[in-house]
Amino acid sequence: MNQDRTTGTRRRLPVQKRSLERFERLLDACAELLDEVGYSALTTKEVARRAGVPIGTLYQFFSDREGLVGALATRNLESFLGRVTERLEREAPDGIAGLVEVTVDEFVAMRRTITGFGVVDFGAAGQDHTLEPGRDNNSAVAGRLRALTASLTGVEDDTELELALRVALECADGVLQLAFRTHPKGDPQLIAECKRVLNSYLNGRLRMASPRR
Amino acid sequence: MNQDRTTGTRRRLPVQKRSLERFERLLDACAELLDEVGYSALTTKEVARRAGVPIGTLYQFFSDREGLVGALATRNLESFLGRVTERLEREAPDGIAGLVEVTVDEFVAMRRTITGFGVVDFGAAGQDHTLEPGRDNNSAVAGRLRALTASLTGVEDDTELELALRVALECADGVLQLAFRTHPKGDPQLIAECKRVLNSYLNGRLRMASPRR
DNA sequence: CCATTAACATGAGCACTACTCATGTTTGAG
DNA sequence: CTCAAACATGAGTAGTGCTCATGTTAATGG
Repeated sequence: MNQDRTTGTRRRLPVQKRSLERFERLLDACAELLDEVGYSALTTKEVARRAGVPIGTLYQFFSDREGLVGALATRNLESFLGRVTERLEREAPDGIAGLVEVTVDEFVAMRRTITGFGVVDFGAAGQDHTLEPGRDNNSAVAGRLRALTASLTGVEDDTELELALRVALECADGVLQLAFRTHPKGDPQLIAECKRVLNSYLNGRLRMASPRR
Repeated sequence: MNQDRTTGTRRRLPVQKRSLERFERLLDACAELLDEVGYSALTTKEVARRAGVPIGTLYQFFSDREGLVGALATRNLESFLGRVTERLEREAPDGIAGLVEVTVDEFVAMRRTITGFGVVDFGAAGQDHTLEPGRDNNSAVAGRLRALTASLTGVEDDTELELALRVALECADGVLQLAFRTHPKGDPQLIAECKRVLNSYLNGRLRMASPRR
């Protein structure tokens, strides 16, 4: 797996207002097109056309097609983390069950409403490592969820917690992907099953506030 | 997700000996190249060149690039099911734990030894539905594992069992993918975690026929 | 044995892609 | 106003997936 290191990155950050608008419009067009034709049939020309932006400008912001999709994944991820963080802080559910409930429901809600979310998730097919160099995307999410989880459930905030969260995220990702493959709105049975997996694993894995071991 | 129905399928099955050899050589070359350059950089021309087969012949067997990779996934899946079935029948481990142990270990073993297995798994990135029309690949695996599981664990062989297996497979797939992303030979900690997830979920989900609970 | 037909093999060529880069346009400091 | 640095543009380039007319081999029947 020897990927070219210069691939899949951003190129220049938009600084002026007009540029930033274009940047955002490109991501919107990309998301829309992903929903319509899927990842493999996505063409940069069509994305640029829909965004009303010449093709050369697209390549000023994004190094290549993967970079474009990766930037969309990053935007999705930031949005997801923002929403989850906000809900958790406001509702402050206690215990693992509450945390699982909120996180899964928020994911499902985004999957239903955010264009292109189903295709790119937090990292497009075949590519990882788009968010933070050296970590795959789900691990980056796990890192961000760690502190949040620790404060809410009372478990110790250590590397074991992060391991458990990374594992949990992979499971959730897989099962929810299946849920939406089975049913356009997300098969409710599978969504429930997803929560069950997470609860049984995390409850057995993490010891609550009580001292370690 | 409006995929062209004629996409990603086989075209003509090789019937003569020479053709079958070429078919197999194409899959081998495909697997090799996948390991070297990854899915997105895989070119049909190079696959054909390595297999010593003209490009036109490749397209006699496979409808397109996806069909080629899909056929490789199918071969991997058949091989996996064969190996798991054989081991389960010979060793006849009892209980869920034994089943999980064998299945995960066999997957890990293949991931370490079979060329290209890490990239295509049982279904390449972005594409599903390559094995049986209307079912995604992991569901097809679940169907094949169902009877096997029922006879070994004594749980009832019904749709609930299949649901649980589909969910379990998605989780295993995700966590093991992570394990091999983290470590080239498969992070042992994550492999252990994978078994833990499956055990805790399946034990809570399935009621044994001979309950020692 | 040959004649006829169907199945298979081949690779130059076509349509289309991702991406570049020379040229034109805007911006802003002095 | 001057002048150069930063940004915008889209025709062009190299290379892809895939086709299909033409040639070759095998199967069948008498």
